[in-house]
Amino acid sequence: MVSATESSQLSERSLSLFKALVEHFINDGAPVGSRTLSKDSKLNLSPASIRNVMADLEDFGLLHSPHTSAGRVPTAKGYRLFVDSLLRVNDLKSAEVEKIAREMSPENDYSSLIQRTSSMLSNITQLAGVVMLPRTSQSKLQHIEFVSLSSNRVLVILVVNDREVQNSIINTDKNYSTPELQQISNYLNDIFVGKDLKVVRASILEELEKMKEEVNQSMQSAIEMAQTAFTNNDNNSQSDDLLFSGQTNLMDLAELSDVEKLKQLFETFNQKRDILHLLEQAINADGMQIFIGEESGYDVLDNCSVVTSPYEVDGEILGVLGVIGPTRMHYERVIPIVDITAKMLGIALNSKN
Amino acid sequence: MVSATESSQLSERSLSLFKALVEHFINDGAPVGSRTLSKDSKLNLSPASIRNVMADLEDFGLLHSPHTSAGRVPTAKGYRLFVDSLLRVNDLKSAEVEKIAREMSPENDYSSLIQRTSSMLSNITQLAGVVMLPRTSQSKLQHIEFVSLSSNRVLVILVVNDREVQNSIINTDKNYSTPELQQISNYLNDIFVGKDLKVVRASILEELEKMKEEVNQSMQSAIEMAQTAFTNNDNNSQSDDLLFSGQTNLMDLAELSDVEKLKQLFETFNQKRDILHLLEQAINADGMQIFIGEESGYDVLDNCSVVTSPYEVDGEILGVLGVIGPTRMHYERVIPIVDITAKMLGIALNSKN
DNA sequence: ATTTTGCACTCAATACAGGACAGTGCTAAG
DNA sequence: CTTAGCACTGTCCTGTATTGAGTGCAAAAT
Repeated sequence: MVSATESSQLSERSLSLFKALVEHFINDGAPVGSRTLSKDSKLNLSPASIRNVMADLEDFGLLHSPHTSAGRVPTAKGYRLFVDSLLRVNDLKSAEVEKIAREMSPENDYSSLIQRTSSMLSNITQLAGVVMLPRTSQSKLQHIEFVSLSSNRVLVILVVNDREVQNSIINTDKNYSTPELQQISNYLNDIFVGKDLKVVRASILEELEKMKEEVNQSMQSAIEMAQTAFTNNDNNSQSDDLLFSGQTNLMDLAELSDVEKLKQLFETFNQKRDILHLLEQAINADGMQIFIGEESGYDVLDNCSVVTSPYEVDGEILGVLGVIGPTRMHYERVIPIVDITAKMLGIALNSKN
Repeated sequence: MVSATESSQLSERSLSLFKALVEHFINDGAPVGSRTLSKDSKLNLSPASIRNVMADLEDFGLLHSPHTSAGRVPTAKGYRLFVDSLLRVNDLKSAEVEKIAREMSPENDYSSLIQRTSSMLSNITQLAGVVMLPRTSQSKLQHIEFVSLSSNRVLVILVVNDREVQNSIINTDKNYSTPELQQISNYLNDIFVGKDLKVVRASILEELEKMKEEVNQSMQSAIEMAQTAFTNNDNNSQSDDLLFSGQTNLMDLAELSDVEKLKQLFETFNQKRDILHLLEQAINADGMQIFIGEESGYDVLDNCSVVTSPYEVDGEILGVLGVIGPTRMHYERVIPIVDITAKMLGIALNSKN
């Protein structure tokens, strides 16, 4: 653990000075020098002593000077130490907790709850919010239904996990009537309901083999349709499982004033891929997870931090949510917000069962 | 018509000079002065004569000087004249047409076709693309279906216009069994299928009245459920009927280098409302429509132009698509692209019937 | 032994002056 | 009607000086 090493090597005084410096920088965004720090920190020290301490801290890699005469700025490692061992998290005011609770009132529409959660996160933190929808790895099929559209097109509706609905339209070789489709879906429901989608996909192939022997025409086409339906569906479910909001909040941050950087960041959001990977890391490390600056491993997030927390129902982790902002963010506020939001989302989702 | 007035008042020479100036500015983005124009325009004129003409053009409100010694820049009115009467639209190279056609191959999934269209527009123009989904004003109900979820929750599936699928989950007072729901949906399908959603909503109220007299329990709950389903659904359909892509392309345009402006623009995109209004204007004025800068009436679009075209199937207008970019855009290229894309989208949608 | 003071030094930011440059408007000549 | 000439204006760039914040180090003070 970084913090253990550092905090044992550094004196009490150095640490509290460091803490004061980080807090100062988070507030002002300007590199902070020895004089300013001497003035308003409680520890009564002259600028010179502070300079000495700061030099030590810089040797430890916790601070960094943009240039010779510019004061110091925390490094990613510095923020890490700060967040892990120095930060005292504020309790949220009950007014704020209520505000969050109000936004997260249980709602029938699954995706609009997620949507609201994300935009609430960004509103309350004035940063960018993100919610990752549950990966559909463990998904129990609850219902399958076919609806006949015009000219050989059939609408397939899959209900999964009691919440998610997936639609897709498939082309068929013949024009099925409504009763035929009814029959087919009854048949499929009988076999597959309650099973995991993966299992279903596997079984379909087996069934197809069996069918070649029996010559039950309608059952055969049922299986064939199921196959198209389930393979078709793969593409769909992967794409929009990440919900951002409040990206524009990041636009007037001084550290992202460079338009080129900003563009790259927004493109990263749009592609979703990188952020998705990051959040997947967070889903395994149960509990809150904070990625600071370069730690994330993605260049675009150089001077951004990502604060995440998984949300769960009945002890089962469904997804991850979080906030993306500058490394220089008010962690003591953001952390409890993300934390409580994750819990509330869990509750809101739970109350639907 | 502006163009009629202007072009009759202005000499042939003034016009072609003006045209040269606009083209020059569109290419370079820098205010263009008399000397540069004298060099590379075909008309052999000295800088001095050109200055005279430019002074006239400025009096007409077609040009504007950022400051005394900075050359001229077209005004919105200037662009209008240019686009309406001076511009000769390039035919697209057949390679490009093919590229578009390839992207727009008919596809089963309605919304992913729209998605692809939008991102194709932004890719090919290197600007922002937008597609407005059909307003659901004329929507014929094709099928209604209920699926029982756990604990008094029922999934309602509406199929509308042979394409759109709308899901919503409603809470019910009692726990319906699958056969009950089957019966209810059969009943509702019998009455309502083929009717317009508006009509359906109206009829529901009537039916409710009738029901008070008869005491058929299951039919009564059918109607009640239908009512919840249809009113619930209103909110849903309105929200995501606008699909942007490639917004980040706008970030490195010189005219939007101001981060504050950029932020406002992106917020306008996110809210969707203003852009929606704009596109609704475009849907009525059949054929292509171009909003230049301040003409749009929205401040954020000050130095942006929006090039739109409605797309239609069987002569019926389904929606509008377009491109958003700087007023200084290559109209001669963008216009035919938007035009042909709208036609292709119409075709792609049509081929599904 | 630690803290402070004093001092020389560095670098960024700011302000200012001068000149090059691009362009204009006007007048007078072609 | 067009062009050449000319005085004028504003921007931008460049170099220079100044200021100010901050540093590091050595010597004095506690």
